[in-house]
Amino acid sequence: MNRFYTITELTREFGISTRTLRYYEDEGLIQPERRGRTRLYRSADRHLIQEILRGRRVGLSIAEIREIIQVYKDPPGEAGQLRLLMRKVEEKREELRQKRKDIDDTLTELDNIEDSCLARLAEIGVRS
Amino acid sequence: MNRFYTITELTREFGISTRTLRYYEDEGLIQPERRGRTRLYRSADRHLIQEILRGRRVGLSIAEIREIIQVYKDPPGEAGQLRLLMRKVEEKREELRQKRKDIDDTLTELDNIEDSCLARLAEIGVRS
DNA sequence: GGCAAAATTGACTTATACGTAAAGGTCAGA
DNA sequence: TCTGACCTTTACGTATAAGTCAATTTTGCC
Repeated sequence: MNRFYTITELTREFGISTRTLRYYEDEGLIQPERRGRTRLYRSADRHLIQEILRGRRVGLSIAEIREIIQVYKDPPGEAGQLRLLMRKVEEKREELRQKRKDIDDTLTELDNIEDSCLARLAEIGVRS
Repeated sequence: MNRFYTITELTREFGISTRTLRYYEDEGLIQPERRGRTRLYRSADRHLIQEILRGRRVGLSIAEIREIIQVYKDPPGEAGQLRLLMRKVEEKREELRQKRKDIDDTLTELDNIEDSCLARLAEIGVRS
């Protein structure tokens, strides 16, 4: 099960382009192995890509994602840096909590729109 | 309480720039009144701006926000259009639910990062 | 009425996250 | 050897959502 994935396999699986994966590599988010010039992705890379895409979906920038990855690869050893990091993490968390609330509110609004559509449809339906 | 807001009052309240509000106006999202050339915002405009900003925060594009506003201003009267709209709304809702899940997952991940930071800090604390 | 502060428009610039086109390398199978 | 399906790099292009700047009005206030 320790196989490789090619770039197109992954693009198909995730519905993204090769450009995107090469871009992530340029930006230092992933470092697939190479055979000659061809990129070979391990399942760890595949996993990381999933997390990167999730990060993008929740609105993290490439730079922010890079920071998070960096923490996993090489967590800061110095107390001050750790505390700075924790502050940043707490900030992001607050941001995401707010975003979740925004989403809930928007979902409610979309519910309302749907309701008024249904009402309108009923109105029209009665008449026609 | 039926007062006006100036553009800078609103930019200060919402932490955005005048350029942004004018941009939203150019894009047809808001239509503040004018006294001479000066824009005067009613509290309805202020409210709408809040919703626009929330839409932006959850990842709606200007075009999508415009569509939603349009629905409120002038809901489609034809059954086919209504059904199309409902399909779109349902799509957006599914997207937002997914996004909500992504956010929850990311929050969990940030929790983990924080935990490992704390662990690390404890380690260092013990040694120093 | 005069003047500084605030507001306007229009044009140009910018950041992010890729898209796209050109030009070609690699390898398996017929 | 040829074809087709991949893969590569380099470089410029693009959409979105504003930011910036300059040159004018306009307004509020004394």
